[in-house]
Amino acid sequence: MAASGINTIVIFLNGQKPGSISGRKKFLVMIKRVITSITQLLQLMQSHGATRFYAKKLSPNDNSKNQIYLGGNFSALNIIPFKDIYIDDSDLVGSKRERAKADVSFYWIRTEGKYKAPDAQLILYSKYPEVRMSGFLKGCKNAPSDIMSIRDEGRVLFLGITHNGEVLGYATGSHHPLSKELYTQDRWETLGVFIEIPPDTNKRQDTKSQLLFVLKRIYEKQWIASQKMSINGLIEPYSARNGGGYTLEAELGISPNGHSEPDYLGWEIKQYGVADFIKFSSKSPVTLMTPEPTGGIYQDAGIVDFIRKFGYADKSGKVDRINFGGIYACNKDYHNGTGLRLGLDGYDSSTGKITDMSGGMLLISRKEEIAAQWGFVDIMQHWNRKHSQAAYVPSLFRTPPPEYYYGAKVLLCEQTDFSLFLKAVASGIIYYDPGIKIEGCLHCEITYSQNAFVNSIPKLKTSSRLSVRNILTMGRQLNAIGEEFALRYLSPLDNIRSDNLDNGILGKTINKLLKETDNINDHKIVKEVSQKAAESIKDYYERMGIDAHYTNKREYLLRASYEVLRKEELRKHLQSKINITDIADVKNKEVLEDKLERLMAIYSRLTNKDSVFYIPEEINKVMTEFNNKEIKLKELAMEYQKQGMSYNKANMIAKEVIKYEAKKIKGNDEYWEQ
DNA sequence: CATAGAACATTTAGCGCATA
DNA sequence: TATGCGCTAAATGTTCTATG
Repeated sequence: MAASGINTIVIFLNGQKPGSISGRKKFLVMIKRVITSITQLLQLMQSHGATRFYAKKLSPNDNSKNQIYLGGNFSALNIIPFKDIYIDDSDLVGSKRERAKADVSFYWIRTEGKYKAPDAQLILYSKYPEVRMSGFLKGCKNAPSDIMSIRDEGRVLFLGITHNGEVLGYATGSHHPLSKELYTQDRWETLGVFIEIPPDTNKRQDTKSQLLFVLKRIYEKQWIASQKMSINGLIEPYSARNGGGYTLEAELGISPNGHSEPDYLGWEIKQYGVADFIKFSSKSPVTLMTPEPTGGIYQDAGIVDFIRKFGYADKSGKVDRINFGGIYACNKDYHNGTGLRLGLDGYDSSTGKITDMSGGMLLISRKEEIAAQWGFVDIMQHWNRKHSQAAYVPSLFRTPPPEYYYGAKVLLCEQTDFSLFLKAVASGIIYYDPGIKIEGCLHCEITYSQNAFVNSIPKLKTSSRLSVRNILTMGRQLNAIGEEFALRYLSPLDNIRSDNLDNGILGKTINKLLKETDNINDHKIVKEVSQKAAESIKDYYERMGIDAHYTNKREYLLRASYEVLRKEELRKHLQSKINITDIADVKNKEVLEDKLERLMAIYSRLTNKDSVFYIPEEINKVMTEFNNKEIKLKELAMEYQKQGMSYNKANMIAKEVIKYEAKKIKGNDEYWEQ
């Protein structure tokens, strides 16, 4: 790679003696250590103590001249460790106001070491607000000036954060393999302007965690409009009621191409509709697979004759229509309409073993005719192919518009064994559920369904895994990822700006977190509470004579007070619910208790000083002060604007006025002190 | 009650002036 | 020349609200 070549040369120029043997040896070592993948970079950063990793796709404007944009709020402070925030009011030419800054221990890393950028700092523009990083090249000998001072698109800045608060930087140009790798991936979460790179990115082969990661993201999206990915990869809205599978597939980037089943990293993905995310009980049977019979009348005489022989006239009275439906389980008697039952041939249900591989599942008539047969061999193939790795995702549906919400509790099936499948068939857990009709033209669909599967999911929480496994009688591993998800919600992404006036940071975050974990029923609560809050805020405006048109200020106040109020209310509500002792509410209670616990956990995490989400009080204070000042300024400027001044002029004059008033106050103080 | 478009929010681009 | 600061404008994205 060209970039690696350049890298090597640079190493050479930096103090190596090309002629010497040791130099050459080192040179060879260096070649080996040139970084060509993100994994390698993470390893390098880890060797310097980094534990968290981020990347920012650099916009042209993210350069040393214009500084690197770190987001339109102060949440970047959650990501980049910094020293104290201080106010730089040195009257540099060009500096028009006081500005908050925070020093950062920033190092550029290379394969051969790390180099401190002594002047790196964060600038906290409270007015807009935004955070930018600057000074990262100044005074640093080995800084990647060639990358950080240009405006190329496609550049990437990788950051590694160490335990002791150092920031390690690594910049790559647009043609660098790392940049390309970052631009082509889409599995990582974004955190503000950053992409969060998980430390174990090198464990590529772990498709399970990858799958869970993606499913989590889909879950976090909450309601997703019904969609379907067309064969050419375009996502289109989809309005029919069976969009649950398509929507999930589209989210996973799978387009339904003919017969192939939805497959993500080797995992068979199935979704099933549920009525709520409490019980997770399926609305309808879950289709396991739809294999064609390999023998019997169905195969020999053909499907038309098969249905003519065993089917029944349409019950709703449609003429010229013969149906073949019903439920056929091994523990069920002959079906009334069709006179068939499901049986197993060549299988000993007492030992659970196949006695004859040429046997199979049969649909048998009272006259002992074999209406249809599925040979063990074929079915086994089918089963193992489809269910060696499968994930079942619950979904909620609502309309209009048609939308799906995929649940957090996903059932993962691994290492299935065909004998377990047969066991389930023998016991009637898995049954044959056809829906075939003849209506002039043919339409054929065969569905295997399994009810126990759905029923057993709610037990996950209360009973042990073993019992679930026993019920399922399949080699399945259940992962209670719901809980895991709940704990992993935390994201410092929130718009801290609007909440700075109070401890709204916590409120907002909790709001978001709760929303994400809420059950449907709780939307009502949220709505109720927010309405109440909105009313009282409106009240407050009127009392205070606040101009409702001044939306910025309104927003500040609204959000701050709203969050405080809502938080309180929600808590009260939860608390009261928990006291309900009705038998019917026991389950409810459990859910609510769980939620309250979660709420507390989130709280403690956010107020925990060791947490990356913690923002110290002093900083909040400084920033609040700033914001207050800015609000004042904006107000004043607004006044001038109302009087007909231009935006720029009004702002300038307001600035001067405030400066002047500050001086006046200071003067007064001095006067009184004397 | 869907809808357009207004209002608001977020992100990126870039100017003008500065220093060393 | 390379770098940095402060700010604003433009571009883009999202949410709210008036309207028929």
